[in-house]
Amino acid sequence: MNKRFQITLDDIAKKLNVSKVTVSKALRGHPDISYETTQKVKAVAKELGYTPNFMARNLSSKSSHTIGLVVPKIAHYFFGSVIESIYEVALENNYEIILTVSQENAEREEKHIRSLLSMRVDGLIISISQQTKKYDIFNTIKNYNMPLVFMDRVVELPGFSNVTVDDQGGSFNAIEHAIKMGYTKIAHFAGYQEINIGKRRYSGFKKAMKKYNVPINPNWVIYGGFGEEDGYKAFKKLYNSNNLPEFIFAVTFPVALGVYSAVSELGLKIPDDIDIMCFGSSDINKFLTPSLSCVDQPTEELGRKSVELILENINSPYDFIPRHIEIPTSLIIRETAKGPVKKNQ
Amino acid sequence: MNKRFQITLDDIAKKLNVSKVTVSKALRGHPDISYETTQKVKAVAKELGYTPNFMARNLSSKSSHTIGLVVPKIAHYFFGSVIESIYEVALENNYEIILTVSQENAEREEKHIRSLLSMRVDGLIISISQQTKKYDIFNTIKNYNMPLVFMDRVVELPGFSNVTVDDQGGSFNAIEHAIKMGYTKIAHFAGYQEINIGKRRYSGFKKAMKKYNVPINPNWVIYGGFGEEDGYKAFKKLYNSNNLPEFIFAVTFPVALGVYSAVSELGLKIPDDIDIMCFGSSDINKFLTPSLSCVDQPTEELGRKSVELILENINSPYDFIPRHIEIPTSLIIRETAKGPVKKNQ
DNA sequence: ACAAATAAAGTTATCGGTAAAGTAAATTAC
DNA sequence: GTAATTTACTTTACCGATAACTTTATTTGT
Repeated sequence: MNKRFQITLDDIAKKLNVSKVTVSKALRGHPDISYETTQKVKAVAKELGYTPNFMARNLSSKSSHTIGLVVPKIAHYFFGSVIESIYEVALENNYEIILTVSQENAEREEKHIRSLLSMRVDGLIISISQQTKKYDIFNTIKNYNMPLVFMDRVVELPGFSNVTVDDQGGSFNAIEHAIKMGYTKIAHFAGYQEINIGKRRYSGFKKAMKKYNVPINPNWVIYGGFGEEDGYKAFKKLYNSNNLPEFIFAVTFPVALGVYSAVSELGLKIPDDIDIMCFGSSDINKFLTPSLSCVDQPTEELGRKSVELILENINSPYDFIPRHIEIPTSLIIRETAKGPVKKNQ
Repeated sequence: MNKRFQITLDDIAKKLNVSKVTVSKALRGHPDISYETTQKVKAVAKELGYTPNFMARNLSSKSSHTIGLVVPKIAHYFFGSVIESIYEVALENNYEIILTVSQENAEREEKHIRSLLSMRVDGLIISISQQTKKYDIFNTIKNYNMPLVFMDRVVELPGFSNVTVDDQGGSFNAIEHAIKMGYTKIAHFAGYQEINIGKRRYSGFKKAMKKYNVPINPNWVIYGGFGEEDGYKAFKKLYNSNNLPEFIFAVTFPVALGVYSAVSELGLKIPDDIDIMCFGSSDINKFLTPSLSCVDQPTEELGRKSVELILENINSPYDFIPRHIEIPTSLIIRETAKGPVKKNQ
């Protein structure tokens, strides 16, 4: 059903009475071909509206100049912005991105990875789903000697490159800040501990609590996912326990949003009744009331470093040693996390 | 540099002492091949971890089972959600999406389209950039007989399929609502009139104003882009003119956000000092204070219809007649646009 | 019992490019 | 002045699959 009109090297070749290899070389600016012939070929190519066949080119040249990207979500504050940055940097380097979306589903993730392998991308950038627990596919990738960089949500096994933000340090700083502001009843909505970001942010939390001798109340540490609904549910749970903390540290921005939802639904007020801070942000933050203090994740930088690292790996496929890049975070204090509110002031 | 370990049909064939065509057929479940052979082939393929070469397959089968997508932005309320829906529906139909981002830049848009053509995608879904004014490339696509569907931001020339929301009707309803609520001093932040969404939303605005005999003040119709900064600038301009309307109808959700920014910066209050409503929404809306009334755009539906239409076109390449699908909108009234506030009440 | 049909493969050609090797004429080398 | 190089191409082979055609053995039809 698909025999569409297609202009090939041969069409150009016939028109000029040269061989198709001459045309191929001319179009690529190969020194074998004389200036005049090159000009003629290019003119005819333009005239006929020639577009090279990506499949054919990559099949024969064995490299697709393409990077496969697997992320859990697109319509998402954090990922949307990282993806945009990855596209930007790829374009700068004349690479194409093939983006796939796992929708936080491990099976779908594996399907997409196989699909990308079959496309023979030059490398893969992967941010794993919430539910990914089996790592076989990643070992397969390694056996293929296919360059792979994990981004943000990584598989913590030796032998893989990854680019993350300083999850532990960022968390630590946030909690340290909260403590210094005078909070002692501190909760943590911690996400999934199977995923590095959950684990490491929690560990930063613990470290700070320990350092400042603030006891951790296990009822105030609530596990779950990284999404809005998870924050919503967690706060409801906390509220129903009739023992509210003063301060919540949310593992992600969406989780904090869920808290905002629940809090307003329950007729409470931030920061008067409950204060909050989170890891990560979004440009919608400035529209929140009150605006949310957070650990800033440089998404642009995450995207850039991921692409740079994968390109490095692609360009030295045999002697590349897996590397770990950790991007520092910074605290941004806005209208929350400014210290306990003195009521009836 | 790239001779990576690759398992091909031949590897499987040699191991079983059959021809590679037998293997190819077996893997595709072709009736030519006996049940036992098929099982054996599949077992060996699995054992060796065979992944078909997408390039080779598509080069020889002449169809890539791939749809090219060109959008202006990713990290964007509206597009993020439409893209997600497109990925979803494509997956249901066993198609791959190749997503490219123009960043509202017409040149980049054309570059991406050429790139997708060279990949020989089976069809294209395009949402044009704010700046796209030359339509040559689209005619080229038409000449190639390449299926093309414009989505939301369309090229208004005959002969192209597109999927839009009912921009004019939605606008009309919004303004009608505002008028019925008692507003008479109504402004419109109208976006670019070169792009259909700007033009048609403006025309719905005009139609409603005319029908209800509300005069249009030309100083209150402000043109510009579709982004946050455009709304911000427009409101600043309005404010500086010392003649504020009561009500603003913003052409997009980001434009309305820009107004929120400017309003709060100027120490004013919505809806007391200025009321507002917009075309389009986002799930962050519920976090705005006050939450913003809007013309709802069913993004999921937009994505779904776009994919369905392009698949229809792909499946009947010669007798497909370009079609226009218009998706109805609905008003969602939240905390704005509830009528003029009586001050000192 | 023998031609026709069917089952289960195998062969060859092709998709549209690129890489590698080959060739004829012109130029340079010494 | 002849061998060695260079220039500007052409020819052949190949990338890894699928399509179309061919072959061989077996089954079916009458």
